[in-house]
Amino acid sequence: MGRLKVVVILGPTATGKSNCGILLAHKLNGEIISGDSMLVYKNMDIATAKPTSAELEEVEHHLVNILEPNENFNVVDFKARAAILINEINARGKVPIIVGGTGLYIKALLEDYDFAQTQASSNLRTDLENYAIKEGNKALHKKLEGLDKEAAIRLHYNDRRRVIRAIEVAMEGEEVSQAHAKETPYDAYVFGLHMPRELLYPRINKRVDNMVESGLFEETGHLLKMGVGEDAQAMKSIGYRQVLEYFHGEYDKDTCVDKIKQATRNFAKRQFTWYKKMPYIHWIEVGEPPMPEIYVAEMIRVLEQKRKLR
RNA sequence: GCCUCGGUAGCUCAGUUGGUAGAGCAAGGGACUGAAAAUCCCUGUGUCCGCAGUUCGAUUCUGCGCUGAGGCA
Repeated sequence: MGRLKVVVILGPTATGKSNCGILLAHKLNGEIISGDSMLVYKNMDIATAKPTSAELEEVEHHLVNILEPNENFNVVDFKARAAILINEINARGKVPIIVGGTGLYIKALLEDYDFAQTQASSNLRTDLENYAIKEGNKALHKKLEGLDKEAAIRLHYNDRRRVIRAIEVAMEGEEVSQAHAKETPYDAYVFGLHMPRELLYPRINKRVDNMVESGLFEETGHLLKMGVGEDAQAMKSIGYRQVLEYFHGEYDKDTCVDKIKQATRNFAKRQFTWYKKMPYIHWIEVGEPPMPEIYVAEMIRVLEQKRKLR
């Protein structure tokens, strides 16, 4: 039995992944699985640069608009759902195309990360959070040291979030896993869209301006009116977070927009560091403006070549 | 025209009783196995505005010039 086929398009924000994905899906008779931690949320369209509803209908999209904004989503959910979808789409005789920029999600899927079984417990997490606020990060870290020495060595005491998860897992007698498959379980081909920073950063800035024009502030206000909590996971994402701070009067509108641009640039930088650890990426150089047709043509060429080699 | 106060890292500034300098922010690098657009860690050489003088030695003192802000005419 052959491995399941999957094509991946990843890359930092604002390089045009979505357009390439749709084009490639047409050429390959494919369906798109979003590999993006934020597109899963309904009504969060502008800040997440979600494809338009026309685009979403043009080609079958999965893992987009599947949750309410105040629901939670995580890597394990993603990995499980994506695995099922890959199966189903292959069974339909179509090609699953994963399109997204969330490094952890895609790496976890492709390299088959073996996550610990321990479920997230929000009660325990808030307890530990409060403990850290009261006693300090070092005290919390000490707690972990008593439970799982190795994890404590690996984690910096200020990385509260990871320390808490490690404690959570250790209390169930487990360890935070670092296991993954030596070889990807899929017949996968991974394309990366790369753009030099001199081009990417101005492009990001411009895109944020467009978001503001399209109603980023209004969208944020609307979400609040809908009853989405300010502490919702999704409200912590770039764009909403800064607009919320602006609503609170922490700075003026121009500063807010600058902060969104800056956060997005920093984000793109962090995305690159994920990709550096994925040596199997086939990089495609993107120019300004991006020309998806050309990139997709190259993808097709590469994929055909690969098929001949087999 | 005169007076005063400035001109130091991409920005805002500190500092050196004369021995070539350091914070915050920005920026860069990195980590990441159930929040990941999250979370966390590491990284500070720059004609100390220019020229000349004094000095063993000047970014620091003196003079001149350039330049910014304010004040007086």
